[in-house]
Amino acid sequence: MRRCLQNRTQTGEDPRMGTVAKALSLLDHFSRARSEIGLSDLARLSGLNKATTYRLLSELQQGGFVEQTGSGREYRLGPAVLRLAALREASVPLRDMAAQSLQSLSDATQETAHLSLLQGDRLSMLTYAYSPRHGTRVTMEDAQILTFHATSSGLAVLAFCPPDMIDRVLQGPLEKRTEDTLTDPAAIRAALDEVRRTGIAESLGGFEKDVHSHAMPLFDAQTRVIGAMAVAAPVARMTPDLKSLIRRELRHHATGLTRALGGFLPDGFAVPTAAD
Amino acid sequence: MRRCLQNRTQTGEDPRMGTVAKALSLLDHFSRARSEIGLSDLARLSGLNKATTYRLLSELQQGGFVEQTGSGREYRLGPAVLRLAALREASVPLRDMAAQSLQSLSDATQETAHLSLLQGDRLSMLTYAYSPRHGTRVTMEDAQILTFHATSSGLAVLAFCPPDMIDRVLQGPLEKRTEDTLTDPAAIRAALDEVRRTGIAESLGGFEKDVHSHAMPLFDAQTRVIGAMAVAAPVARMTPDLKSLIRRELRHHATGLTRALGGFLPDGFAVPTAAD
DNA sequence: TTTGTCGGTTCATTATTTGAACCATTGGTT
DNA sequence: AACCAATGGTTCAAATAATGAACCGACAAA
Repeated sequence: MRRCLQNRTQTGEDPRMGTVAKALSLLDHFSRARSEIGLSDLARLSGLNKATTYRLLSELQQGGFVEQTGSGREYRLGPAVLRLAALREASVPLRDMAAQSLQSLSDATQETAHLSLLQGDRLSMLTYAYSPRHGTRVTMEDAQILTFHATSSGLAVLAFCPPDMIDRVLQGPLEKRTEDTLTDPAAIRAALDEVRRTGIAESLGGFEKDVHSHAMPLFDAQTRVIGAMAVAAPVARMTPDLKSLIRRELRHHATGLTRALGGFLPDGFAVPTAAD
Repeated sequence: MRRCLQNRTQTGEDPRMGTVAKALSLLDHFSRARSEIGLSDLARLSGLNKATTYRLLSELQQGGFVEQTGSGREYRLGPAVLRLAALREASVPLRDMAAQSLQSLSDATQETAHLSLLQGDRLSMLTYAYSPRHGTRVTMEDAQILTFHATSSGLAVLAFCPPDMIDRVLQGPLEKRTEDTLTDPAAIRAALDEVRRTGIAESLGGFEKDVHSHAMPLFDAQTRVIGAMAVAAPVARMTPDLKSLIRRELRHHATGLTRALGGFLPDGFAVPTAAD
């Protein structure tokens, strides 16, 4: 009786990862929705053997990266990440700078501003700022994962990613969040071209039905894209004047933040046009 | 010419650590003082082979836990820790709670309040709150590592640690920070007994010459110690009244925070006495 | 030019990770 | 109560992945 290929790479985990990468990948399964995960669940989610998962978790636990929940069974993120984040903040005060910049952008546009960061092949919300002006506003959840194809931030970032990553993203499943979500790879590539031309990405109802958002990419010292800054407004409030204001302010603040972080815009990055 | 024992465990790294623990331990060498470290330096600091260090760093980099600095050479903590910290905050909003609690403690005592967290065998500052009342105040640096023997927080925590950890700490080198620092193991054990009796640790000039501080341990749901809350005041300002106030307020806020975090005081934990 | 460093790479040796099977418990169902 | 299917945790031979000395090429100082 042949026991052909039993459980090879169930959840798409690349078998060519080192032990450390596997351990770190375990941490990726924690999210706002699932902040506490049991051993067996985590083994299933990660596609790793239960014993392996246990050993890795034990090492992570020893380092304070995870801890066991009060009732003693499930695992959750540990306090060590707080310490590291504090140090990261101290050496690269991105969050502080971002917070200032976002607040100012939000004040100028009277709309919700937010900032997302590229980490590997993931784009995640770092922080946001609301404007107190309007009763209605677009609300955000931080540490949320943003899709590349359905959000303006995603498109802004993807447009400046290496071609092989674009291919990878467009090959993956492209969830249709709303009826206006772009899911055709060709259409998305066209949108990316547009982003490269103008420097700003736009999404009208692609992520949430009633949200019209604009985003601009942020770059590091090697002119690699590191994330995006965005402004999200209710569709009902959008006017040509507001749109023009948002684009102008976004451009100003995003380029400013890129510079403040020691980064540089790529050569030939879209300069402001009369259209804005 | 014998090349006897060249580099065996230079910095006291236990050779019985898994690969993951080694990788995570690399992250421990980043501090406020050294936020960027080169490959060779890091290899030296950690006592690991350069090739090994490189491989581990590469995996950490892939996961976004470290990144290379703008000029392309040195390594520093990466953005992934921010995301994890945000999630940790969301699931266990310790920092927020701590911040509130500290602010309130600081307001009540008019002195600097701070909170430290036990991570493995390390005690590190999480956050602090100043009182605006006085011109002079004890200043803190966050993410700072606190020694067990020279600080009130350290003694408060150590008093409730397992015996083998106490032994380990007391065997290690005990730096004499000031002329009042306790460095005799027997004297320290006596101090720990006192802490267990009263529930509060005291340090008069043991860490900084002119600082008088009080600390109380914090516990988790299994009644294991997880850190300490402390109040630090200039020696010049200390009076019997202030001391009494600090002890009362500290007791109140520290037990409150322990409860708020879902933790419990150990059975028989020192109850307030008339002396306070 | 020489010398010493740096970040990064190689590859045979070896020690570590791995995973199926196995506990002891727990909680739900009959 | 008896049963069942989960759970978290443990074992050990087999196989894989980590290791480290030597080696690059590049750069800087002497």
